[in-house]
Amino acid sequence: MIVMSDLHNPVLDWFDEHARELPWRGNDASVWSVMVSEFMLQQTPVARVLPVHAQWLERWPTPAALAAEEPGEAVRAWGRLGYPRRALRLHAAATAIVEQHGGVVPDTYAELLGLPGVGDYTAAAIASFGYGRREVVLDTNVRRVFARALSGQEFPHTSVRKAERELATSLLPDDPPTAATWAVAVMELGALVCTASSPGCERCPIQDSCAWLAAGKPAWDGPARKAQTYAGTDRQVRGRLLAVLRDAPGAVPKARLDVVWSLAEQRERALESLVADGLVVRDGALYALP
DNA sequence: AAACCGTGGTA
DNA sequence: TTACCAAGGTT
Repeated sequence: MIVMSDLHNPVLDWFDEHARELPWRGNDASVWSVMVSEFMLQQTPVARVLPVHAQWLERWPTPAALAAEEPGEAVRAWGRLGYPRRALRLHAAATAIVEQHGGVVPDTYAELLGLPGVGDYTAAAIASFGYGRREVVLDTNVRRVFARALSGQEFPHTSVRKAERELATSLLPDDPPTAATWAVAVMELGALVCTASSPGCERCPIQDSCAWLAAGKPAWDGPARKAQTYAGTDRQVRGRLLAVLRDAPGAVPKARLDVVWSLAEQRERALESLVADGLVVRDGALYALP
């Protein structure tokens, strides 16, 4: 591709100089460490993941170690990272790895995709970052970099379109190790420079070939990105209920859950949804983590 | 396909 | 203070 000489070397050189040193990167990091980080980083910033990731890897250094625990311990150790179903799914994925993959994190996209909580992005990320495979890694950072540099748009579409995936595929270097570095490099560029708001174009390694910058950084004219409300939602109630159970050593009487939210109907609905999700178990009038 | 699923930092 | 948003996945 023509664009390769314009984009690849500047991005790879920039990454070589500016990449963050993160615990799940580098030679001493296990694939399991990569996998745990990918689950935690789904919609949660790096800064908040760092301490919890360290605790998890110390406590559960292998999939088998986590699988041997009660799932509720994973939920408890998840702390306040948010979206606690990820903890449950990571525990389920560890169990599947033990039962179906001999305790070793699978090394192919297809097998990874079959694990609970692993979608397209996470499967590609583990295969690429963990095993150096050649995969198209499309996360929000990569998509934003490509949208700006190549399409001249401030933001990508809500969903990944066929043309977008084909474009990303065409940019992937042939050599697997180089492709893996390219994937993490573009992602890092999006995370540190080509950010959603206030991008640092003046320090961007590909500013000279960025379509969006060349066009004068036109404002996003696509559909408004929905502002997710939180206050007063079931999610907030679920969060409060689960916080009580996380902070309790064992089962708690329902009365202790009733005090977290005054609207009984919504409170009951939220509690039932937690039970339905497997995040909470009921034993008579007592509630606990699974 | 769109809604739902937590939490906390930042402008 | 509100709004945005941060390495998505599931239904």
